[in-house]
Amino acid sequence: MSEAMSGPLSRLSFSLNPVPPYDFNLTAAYATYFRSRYGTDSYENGVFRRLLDIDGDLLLAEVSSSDATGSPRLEANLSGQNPDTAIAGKAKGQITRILGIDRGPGPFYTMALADPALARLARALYGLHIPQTGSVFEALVLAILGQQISAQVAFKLRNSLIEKYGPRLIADGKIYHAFPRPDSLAATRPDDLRAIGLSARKAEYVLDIAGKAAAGVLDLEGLRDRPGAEIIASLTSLRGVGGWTAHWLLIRAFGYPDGFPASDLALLRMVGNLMGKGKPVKPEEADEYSKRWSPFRSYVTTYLFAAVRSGRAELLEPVKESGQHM
DNA sequence: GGCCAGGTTCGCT
DNA sequence: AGCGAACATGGC
Repeated sequence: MSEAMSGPLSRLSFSLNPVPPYDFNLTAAYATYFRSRYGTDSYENGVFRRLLDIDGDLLLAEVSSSDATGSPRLEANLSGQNPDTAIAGKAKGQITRILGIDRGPGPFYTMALADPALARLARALYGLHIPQTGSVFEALVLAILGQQISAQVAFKLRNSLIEKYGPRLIADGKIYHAFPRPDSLAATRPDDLRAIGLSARKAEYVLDIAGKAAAGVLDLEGLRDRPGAEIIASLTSLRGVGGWTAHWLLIRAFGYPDGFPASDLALLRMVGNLMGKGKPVKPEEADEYSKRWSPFRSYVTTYLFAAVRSGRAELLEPVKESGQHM
C-alpha cells in the first residue's frame, strides 16, 4: 500500500518563471489554505514542499524564492530515487500547476479596475495566482470530503485520508505524504473510510470514483482538453458530484478561468456582503450577479476565499464609494 | 443539546 | 419541478 522509503536520495534542481505579477508568498500560502500545512502541502519559512507521485515514483519538491513578490524566479529542488529527465519534466509540469505558475491574473485585474469591490481585492492580494491540485482525481476526492461540512471538519478528514492512504517518503527524518492513489483508495472498504470520519454516503462516492479511476473506465485527466460545459456534464454524471463540486473542480483542477460554485454557502455569504445585503443571497441571485465578473469568476472566487481564509474580512465589506484606484 | 457547516442524493408530492 | 430528510463531525 503506502511504502516507506528512505536511504540515499538524489537531487535535481531547476528554476521556474511565473507569469507576472506573481506573489510567491501569497500563492504558496493559499495552496496550504493559509494553515502552513494542509494535507500533502506545506509552506514554512519561505519553503513550499510537496511530495509528488509521478507514475509511481515519489519525489519531494521544495520550492523557494529569493524575491517573494513582483516577478520572482523560483528555485525548485527535487529529491527522489534517481529522478531521470523524463520524470523531472513531469514533476515540473505538476509544480507548475500546483503553484499556478503559467497563468497570471493580469486580464482579471484589467476587468477589476471597473468594479470597486474587485479592485480592492486585486490591490490587497496583488500577485495571487490560482494554485491547482496535482491531479483531477485529487481535486475530486478533496471536494467530496469537503461537501456540506465545516472547513475544520474537512481539514481533519482530508489530512486523515492522506496520512492513512497516501504513499510516503522519508527525507531528512521527516515523513511526507503524496495524495492517495486511486487503487489505494479503491482497495479500502466503506468501514475503513468511515473510521476516519467519512459518512457512509461519502465513503460510497469515494470508493465508486476510485474504483472507476483505478480500473481505467474513468479518465479524469482526459477531461482537461474539454470545454467547460462538457467537463461539468461528465463530472456531474458521477454519483456524489453535483454542481458545486463540478464548478469547484473547474477552478481547482482544470485551470478554467470562469468557474463559479454558485451554491457554495460561504460564497453566498460573501457575495451577499459585497452586494450590501448583510446576509447570504440565494444561488440564483449570486449566479445572476456574478455574470458581471465573467469570464474571470474563478479569480473572483479564489480572491474571495483568500480574503476570508487569511482573515481579511475588511475586503468583504460592501463598497460604498466608487473611484478607487489600483 | 440543537443547529449549522465551503452538498448531494433519494423519496416523496 | 420542487421540497424535506439523512448524513458524520466539531464548534458555538
